[in-house]
Amino acid sequence: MNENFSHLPVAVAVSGGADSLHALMRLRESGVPAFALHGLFVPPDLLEEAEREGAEASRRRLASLCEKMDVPLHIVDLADDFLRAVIRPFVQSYADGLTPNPCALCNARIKFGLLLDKARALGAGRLATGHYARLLPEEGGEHGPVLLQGADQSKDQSYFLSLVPRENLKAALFPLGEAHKRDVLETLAGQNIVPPQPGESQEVCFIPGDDYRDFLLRAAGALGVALPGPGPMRLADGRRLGDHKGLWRYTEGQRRGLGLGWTEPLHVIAKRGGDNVLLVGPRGEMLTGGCDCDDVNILLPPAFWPETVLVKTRYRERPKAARVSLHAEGPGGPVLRIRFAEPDAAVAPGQIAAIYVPFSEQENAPLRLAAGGVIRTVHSYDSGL
RNA sequence: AGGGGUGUAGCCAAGUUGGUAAGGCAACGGGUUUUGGUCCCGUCAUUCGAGGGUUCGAGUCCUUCCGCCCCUG
Repeated sequence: MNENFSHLPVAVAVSGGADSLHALMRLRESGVPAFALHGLFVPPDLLEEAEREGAEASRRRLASLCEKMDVPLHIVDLADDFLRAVIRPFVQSYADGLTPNPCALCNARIKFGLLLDKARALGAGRLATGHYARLLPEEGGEHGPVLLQGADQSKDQSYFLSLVPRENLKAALFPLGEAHKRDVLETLAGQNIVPPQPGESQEVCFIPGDDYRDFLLRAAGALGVALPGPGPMRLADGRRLGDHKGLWRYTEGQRRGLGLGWTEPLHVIAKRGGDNVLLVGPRGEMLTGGCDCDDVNILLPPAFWPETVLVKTRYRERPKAARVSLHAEGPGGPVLRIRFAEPDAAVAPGQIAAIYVPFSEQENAPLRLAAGGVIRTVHSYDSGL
């Protein structure tokens, strides 16, 4: 089928932040017919009074800004869907002892899911966002869309897009793919535009106060999710060093907040839901050899993967060498098995593993996103898997 | 009971021939950051188990008491 959307206008998802605003400006400058699309994601009753007012105020500023730019603005209410598809799984994951990545889920289910549907319903052919990632224009040919890291390596956000299905990615547009953060700020300043949400970077969008533990406490109550209670903190040899305040308050690799005075820094090694034990230990004990992922999203068929690929198991890290294999097992569909070339610290179940392959044979070729998945189990360093 | 050891901030710990309290952990504050975590920077003992003494000056010497630990009985 012909995937040429060029005759249709582009919907630009605007959050109110600097990046999405800049994406909108870029599209306008290039002459592409575009309109702004703002999704209401956070259910108002999960916000404090002040937060609610703040959100409304920045929405009004966004509206007047769009008016000034002569861009139509559509506001769509996706709060119920966002609650079901992002917030609830987020809370439930923590309750289950995992460390979820809500942004990756939101991109896959909401932004390039329901919001894309809305955009299409409003007549758009594509949905643009302010992500720092590059999507090659030829629409991928037989191997699907080609999603590359953003040109600004330090801002690259392809990791967060790794769960977006390829079909949906075909309708995406990333105007900031070649941009650097510096350009964005300079352009906005040059045009005298102050983003409605000027804070350079926000945390999880539905946690304005940025204290996710506090949010979990409130949201779990509202959603009827039970958070596990206190239990012992133990070293690998079984020694009990103290008590934790509920496994959901911790994550693999975490150091601060344990309150354990020791001869060296102690980190969370694992959260053991079975006996409610928080396993802690020195730095070296965090090392893992790989992981298994499910909810696998394939962007480039495995047949085209080189023997050694590059993997990110967290947003801010250099992709690391690994061998990857796909197994058709598991109740949740195929399982992606990853074996790191070098041991890696603090890989957390619930987080996203993104698989990259070099886009070309060239020395400094940009990396192409090949697949993404949710980390389910972590292999010990010497497991041999 | 006898012998040995030890007692420095919440934890570990350095403190030279007495000269005016290193460092690590934790905590707290800040920075980096479109998830968690990591990481970086800053702050944190008028006081060295307690009392007395020697000295210009003692965590460092003397003394008494107290608390732990180990060995022998």
